[in-house]
Amino acid sequence: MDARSHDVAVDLLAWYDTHARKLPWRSPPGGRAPDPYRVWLSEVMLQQTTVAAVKAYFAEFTRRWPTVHDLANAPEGEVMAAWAGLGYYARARNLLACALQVSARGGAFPETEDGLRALPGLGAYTAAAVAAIAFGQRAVVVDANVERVVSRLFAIEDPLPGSRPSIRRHADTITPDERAGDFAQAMMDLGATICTTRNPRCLLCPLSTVCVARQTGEPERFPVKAAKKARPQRQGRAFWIEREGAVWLVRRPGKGMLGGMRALPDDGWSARQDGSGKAPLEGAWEPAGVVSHGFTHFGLDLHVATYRGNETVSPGADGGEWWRLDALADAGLPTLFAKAVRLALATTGVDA
DNA sequence: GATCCGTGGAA
DNA sequence: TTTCCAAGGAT
Repeated sequence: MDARSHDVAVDLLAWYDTHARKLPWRSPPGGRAPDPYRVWLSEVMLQQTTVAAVKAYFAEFTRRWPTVHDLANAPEGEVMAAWAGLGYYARARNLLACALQVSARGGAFPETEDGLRALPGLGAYTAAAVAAIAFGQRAVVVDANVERVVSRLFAIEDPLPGSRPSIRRHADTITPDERAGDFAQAMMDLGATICTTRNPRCLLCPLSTVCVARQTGEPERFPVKAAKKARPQRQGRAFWIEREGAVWLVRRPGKGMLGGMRALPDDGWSARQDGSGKAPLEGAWEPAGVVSHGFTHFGLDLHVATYRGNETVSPGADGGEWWRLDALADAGLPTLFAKAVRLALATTGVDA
């Protein structure tokens, strides 16, 4: 008996009935149908992001914007600032674009996978997840948890990402017609708590008797993954220009790295190349130190330079603004620049 | 299909 | 310390 001939869904759903995680965006067992707005918001926040990191953001977003109409009517700058620190900022831009589309059609999300897939920020995973969880549609929901669980259940030897089509076909064979949303969440709970990347807890797994990878004796070997490329290390500069209790902040271009977010001026560093080292104005710059930050595909050493003077300066770049130091917490800076700010503030420019 | 896009926690 | 990676999407 293995996963190819056993009704996996029955065992998994029975396990889920007693072991489901209690999460803020889930309706209580036997409770009302879930609110599609909250399901959608949580799924977008959870893209490549841990449950622990999402909780506070979900609470704040639903407090400030309880319905999709409230979110659609929010100023873009406020939404971007509220997203600051969560990462992958294109999600915030798409979130607002999606809210505007849904609000314009009366506030009701499409109920089909295809209809959801057409909305900004909803790819194959999120469209399937919302269709299943919010609307009870049968959909094959495949995220990183499901990839891991399925590749182990069937001991799929082909490496990711090439094995995705095969994993999806196998996932389809075990997806039930009923309780599609519970099944999807059960697979993800299993992956998050039992069938973990390292040290899977097979002794507690409801599917251990049918899992082919467990029978091989080395379940942790799955999913097989292709080798990764090395991350380059880049050098860049950020510039702290302070005057009369305020600092000069800019707004980054809408697309690309940290797109649309407030930031300190910099020297043009990117994933592709080091910065030019050129400052936005001539003057007596003082080094404040270096911030090391790891992005997905490159590392950055950000050298922070400070300029503090009372004479009039013209940082030049339009789109900037003087931002009160006592209100910096409200600027909505992404983590890289929040680190740089801490460094600059620590070197208060007190003359020796 | 490959690349780009954040962050923080775990081991 | 460094490496890996988590409820992926857009191009």
